[in-house]
Amino acid sequence: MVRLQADAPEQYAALFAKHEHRKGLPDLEGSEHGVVMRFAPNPSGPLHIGHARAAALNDAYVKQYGGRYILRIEDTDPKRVDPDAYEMVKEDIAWLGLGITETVTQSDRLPLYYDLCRQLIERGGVYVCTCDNEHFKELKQAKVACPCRDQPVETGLALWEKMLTHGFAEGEVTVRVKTDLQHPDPAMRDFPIFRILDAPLHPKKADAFVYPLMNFSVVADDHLLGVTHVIRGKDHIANTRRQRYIYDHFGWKVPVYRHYGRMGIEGVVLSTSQMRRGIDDGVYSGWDDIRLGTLRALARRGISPEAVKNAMLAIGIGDTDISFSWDNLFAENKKLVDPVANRYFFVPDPVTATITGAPHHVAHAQLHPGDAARGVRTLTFSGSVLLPGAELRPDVTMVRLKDLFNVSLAWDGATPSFTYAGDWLADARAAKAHIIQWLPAQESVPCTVLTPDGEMTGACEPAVRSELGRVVQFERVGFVKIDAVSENRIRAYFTHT
RNA sequence: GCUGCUAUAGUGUAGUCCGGCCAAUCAUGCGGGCCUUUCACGCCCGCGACUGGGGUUCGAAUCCCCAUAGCAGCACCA
Repeated sequence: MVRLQADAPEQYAALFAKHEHRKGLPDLEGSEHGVVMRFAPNPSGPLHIGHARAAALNDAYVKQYGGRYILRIEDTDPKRVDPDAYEMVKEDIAWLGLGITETVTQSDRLPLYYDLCRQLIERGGVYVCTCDNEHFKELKQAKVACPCRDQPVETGLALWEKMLTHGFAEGEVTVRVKTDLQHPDPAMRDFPIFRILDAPLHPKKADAFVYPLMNFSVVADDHLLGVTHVIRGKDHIANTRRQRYIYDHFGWKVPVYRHYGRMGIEGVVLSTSQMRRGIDDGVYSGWDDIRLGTLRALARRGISPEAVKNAMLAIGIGDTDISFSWDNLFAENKKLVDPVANRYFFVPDPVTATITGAPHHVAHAQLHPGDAARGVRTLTFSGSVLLPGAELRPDVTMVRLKDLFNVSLAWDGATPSFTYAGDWLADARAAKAHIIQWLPAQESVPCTVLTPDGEMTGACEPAVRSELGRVVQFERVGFVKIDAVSENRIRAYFTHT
């Protein structure tokens, strides 16, 4: 091996390159001339952490290879459309910072789908099936063609025309793709691509009643929009197989597909219907309630969009089922937030302490320990302070108030008395005293820190009021997002430690 | 049940295609230490995995077979 290194350094290097940790996403075949990819949510509610994976992965590949990134709103099922969701999805995508280059909405494109369906009838690739649904299922299970399958093209076109002019009621007719009735997977056999829906009315297209099914509109749009690569969950593997039949009937080029595995997410509610019910019942405060897994809830908790994207990219496109790790997300977020978050004192469960023998003193505490240029907060000591109750236990005889001075504790039973014990940090170190946060008794604002499973009450520096909407670090507590500020109260959400 | 996919430390991930560098990568987590006027950040050390069983081979995380487990789909949803 040593000789190889000497005789053929390139070969030697190549051998070892293989074992370096590969960074970034795996290459996509056929990406030499750029890519066209899409993110295709269903507008049934706001985006959640599960959507973020597809959104971030596609986004990253478009950035890597160059090309177009299409946002396609898939609203072809009026039952699953929430009119408010169009706007929410738009907001969520803006928050995530995706490089979307164009947006299309499928309900605007129904005529396109109708036209392509007619072409497919003419090609003999599909047929208009008027069989009873249950009956068709039986035939399908038995691998037997239904009578409609052999209809002449003219009949198919006539029935299609009758569909479009509302000559059928809901449930009476469906357009089916000719696949392979002998296919071992019944899910592949002559699946439907159009149906009639009389109710509910589509919130954006009240006059529509012939709707394409997802397997058709997706193929039509992927082709029409020039989509080259599709990255989506493995729940679509069967759909990919089905969609191939449509591509074949048209003679179209099939995009490159990658299907990533299922991502289990614990600790938050993700089901749109469950979230909506909870909001309606008043269990949740809204779509951004921090117990939910929506992107807006993460934003409210102080998670940055970059952290979300980074966490998703680290997970990648593997087809293994995985469980999403909040720890990893928090770690990504901490990397981003630690350098920029200002530091403040928050005293949980405050106890008022009057310190005898202490001179008046003005403390200057750095806004950020790594960046002196940011300046300091000024805290004036004039006799009484608020201290964290948890630090005052009968075995504690000395504490150091951070950036101030040392205090010794004398215990009369369970009641402590506090005495000034000098300014020297070295004394506190020698006594192994905790260096704790404190607040001037006269200069503090009541503050509540909400966590997904409870709340901490206490007080914080008045200056925190100026940090509304930002993430700060409450020293010795953790990072929090300042959510609401009023004259006499501050509310914050706990982000992570 | 049928059809398919997958299986590396607590979690995520690299390596698997084209067997030897793998006594297995990186991150996170956890434990310990250093640094530090935060239980943060940074630095150092440590813990911890190739699902099981056969086979092929001089040699298997990597190839083959079987088993097991998990997941997906089997809608006039997306």
